[in-house]
Amino acid sequence: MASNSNPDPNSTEEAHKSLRHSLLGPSLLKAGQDRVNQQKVGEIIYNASKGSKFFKHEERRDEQLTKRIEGILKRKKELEALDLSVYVKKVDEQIAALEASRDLSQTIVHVDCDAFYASVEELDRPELKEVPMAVGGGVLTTCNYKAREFGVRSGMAGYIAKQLCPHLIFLPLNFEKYGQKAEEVREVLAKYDPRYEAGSCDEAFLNITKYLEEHPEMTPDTATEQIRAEVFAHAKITVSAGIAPNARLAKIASNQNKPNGQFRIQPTVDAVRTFMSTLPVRKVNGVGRVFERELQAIGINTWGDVHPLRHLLQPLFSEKLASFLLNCHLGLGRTHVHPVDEYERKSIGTESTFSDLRGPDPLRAKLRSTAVELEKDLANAELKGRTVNLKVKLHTYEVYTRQKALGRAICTAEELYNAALPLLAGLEVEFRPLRLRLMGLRMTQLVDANRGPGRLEELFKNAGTAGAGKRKRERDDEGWEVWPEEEFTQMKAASGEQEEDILLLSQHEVVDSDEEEGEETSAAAAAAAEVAVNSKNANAPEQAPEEERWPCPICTRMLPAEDALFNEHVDFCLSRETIKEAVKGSSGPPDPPEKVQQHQQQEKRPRKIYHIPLMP
DNA sequence: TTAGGAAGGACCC
DNA sequence: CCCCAGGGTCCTTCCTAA
Repeated sequence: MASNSNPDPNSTEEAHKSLRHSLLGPSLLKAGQDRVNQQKVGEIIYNASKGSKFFKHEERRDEQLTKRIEGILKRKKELEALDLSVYVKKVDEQIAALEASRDLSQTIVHVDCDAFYASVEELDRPELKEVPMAVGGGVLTTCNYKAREFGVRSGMAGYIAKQLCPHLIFLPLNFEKYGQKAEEVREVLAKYDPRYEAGSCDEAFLNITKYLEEHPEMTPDTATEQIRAEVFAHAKITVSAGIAPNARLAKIASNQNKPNGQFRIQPTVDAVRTFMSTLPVRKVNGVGRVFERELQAIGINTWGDVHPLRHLLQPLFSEKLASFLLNCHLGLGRTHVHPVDEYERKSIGTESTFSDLRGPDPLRAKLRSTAVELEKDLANAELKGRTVNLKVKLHTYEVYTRQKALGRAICTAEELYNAALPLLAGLEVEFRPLRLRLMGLRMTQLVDANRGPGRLEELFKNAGTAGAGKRKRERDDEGWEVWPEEEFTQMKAASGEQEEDILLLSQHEVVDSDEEEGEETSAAAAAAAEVAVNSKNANAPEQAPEEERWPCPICTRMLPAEDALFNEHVDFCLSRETIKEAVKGSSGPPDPPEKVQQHQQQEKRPRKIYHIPLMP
């Protein structure tokens, strides 16, 4: 929208530019790899992906984003016409407070393995070091530096990589191997900080403050060099590291000198803020493709650019986001690290991609196999879940999820399948011929499999208390001092640092894109009902002898006082809840009359415009 | 009003 | 074999039951 404001002569050109940029991926900024003829690479990638369904989908998303950005710009314009001095003042106070909370006393190190998977493979087959090589199939998980010279990068489609680098060698993933190697690396890290925080197997945070105290002869730099050297000696793996007064900065720093190097950000306000002032926004962890574009649109390219616009952050984005931006601008971040197993897992699931799948039977077969997979994972983790989540990706790459709270924790493939089937059935009706390229199942509301509420009484007892499942992983295998959870949170509270760390962005204020096509979701519930009935003998309890009886908490019907049967019925009722509107009476089998319109009537009502809260 | 369910996304590795 | 994964976390918005 710069020069010519014509309808759409060159607009496609414009659009493709940003798209091309996004296709090029984060590598050009995130990773330190430059010096590649990015023009050429971009061209190749663009041409290679052009016309594919994936590309089409990306285009649609890109258009949406563009629209959203227009909205943001409009609001910005409106805001600038107002007198926002109060805001400036308020934000400045906020900044002062943040600044006052700054803690530069800790020395945090972020250790990051270089092209981890590829490096591990090279250990087994040294000859691979000399040639471009990548790990992964359809999508590259990672690739060695030789391959990167061709513009190949992790996260790239395999066939595109092949075009960039015809001789590229592909290796299959071998997680066993990587896991072992990661363990070797960690053995070294633990010596410097027993409470190191392992990220995803190829990276970790260490707080070496204590270590430095105990080794006065060492500096942060020499200590880190020693860590890296020792890792290399022990695991034959080269790592990069970042040293900084907080985790966020350390993470950024470790990327600064990527292949086998390290970088330190001095623990002074000056050094930190100077560093941030020229740092591209995308370099920070929570800023991805989308947010980067939004920020750039309003004139924020580096973190230094935030300051002049600081008063617009709040009204333009959400509160959380505004706070996040300020924190980054100031170069603040968390100053503690702790073992990941003091962490509660929130969900567990599995998904898989396949070629165009359609038809009731194939889809059900896939659902079944997915359920079987998930059952294994659940068993492995000794977990049950109380909410099923079905995820589906159409052949057009559009993703939809349907979830259902069950009110009871389940874990067997059979249960999973039965719980998810109605969801699938609903989708089948929503999208006439349902054509999928991906299906996934995920459980949330996890509880410990060993003492999950299997009985109804507990169910209702727990219903109120959120997050009833309080199982903690007690892997004492490490043997390190295990801090009680409370103590930990107390400390956190006491230290007064706000934990807005891994803040993730999302569509802050969708300004509304009116491109929905009202689908006829009509028969969905009907089908779901049908399935629910057919799926099992869930409607049996009716004809039971009349001895002791319990009332169903859902439909109030009296039921035989027999655990299995009773639970089964309640399950049925719970699942029926969603479609209860389809059922006229509360008695009798659900014969689907006319269906719920719930989804239809929620139209597009006028969205509330931003509002500026009145300042006192 | 509020809490929690549901759906959609952004982002990370 | 698919010619752009899979495992997770967290944030937002909408909606409804209590």
